[in-house]
Amino acid sequence: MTNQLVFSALADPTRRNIFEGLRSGAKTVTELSAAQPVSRPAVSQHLKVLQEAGLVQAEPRGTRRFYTIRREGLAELRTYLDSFWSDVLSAYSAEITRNFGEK
Amino acid sequence: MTNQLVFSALADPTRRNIFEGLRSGAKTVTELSAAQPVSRPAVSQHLKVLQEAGLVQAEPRGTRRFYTIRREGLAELRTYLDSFWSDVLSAYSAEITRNFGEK
DNA sequence: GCTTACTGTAAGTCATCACTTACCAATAGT
DNA sequence: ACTATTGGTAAGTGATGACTTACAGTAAGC
Repeated sequence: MTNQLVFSALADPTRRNIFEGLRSGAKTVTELSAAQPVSRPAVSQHLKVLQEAGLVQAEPRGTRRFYTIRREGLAELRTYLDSFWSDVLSAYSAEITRNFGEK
Repeated sequence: MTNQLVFSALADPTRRNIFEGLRSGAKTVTELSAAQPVSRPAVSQHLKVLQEAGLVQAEPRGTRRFYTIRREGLAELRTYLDSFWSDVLSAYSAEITRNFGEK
């Protein structure tokens, strides 16, 4: 399951901060690492993980690489959560009616 | 941020499997651990992490404890993702119009 | 009361992983 | 061509965390 990669990618605080840094749009590695308390290579490694999880994508422009959030990755996660949500809801209402019958 | 706990809780494969085991409704620790390749204490520890993340809750009944998914925890996560999603979308459309203007 | 079933906690071990420094590759500007 | 900027990769290290076995506690059934 590719969801595994997504969750473990977002588990690390630094990596999640980097990811959040892309909320507002495309940024380069140096821009992103300037906002983080770790070294630039560390940020590079984090971006690699995020990319492998399908959460970000890179677009090289000159010597710089602009990273952006990959919307399909986010959509996948939302879909997963939604299916989960409906399952939980129906299990819950089933439980309710079952308890009602027992009363 | 409590989201941190949620993401790191769902990052571990075994823990996510346990969590998924609760999709269909309440289960005891022994029931859950029967479906997992790890020992029962390991499952107990995972459940503790899930509970601290606000993702599950326990209801003691006799010597058994029935674990269920805490719907508020899921809702929180969905809300977070939704805010993220709208940010990303608006950043994307802003990028589009900007590129359009430059052409 | 005593045993049995169910669960959480303690202590210790091993692997994973986030981070650093050092290095290399490629494009841009002068 | 040469230098500077940008960024990915390699190797090594330390800490975190997932797991095991052993133990302790509590409710239920006989």
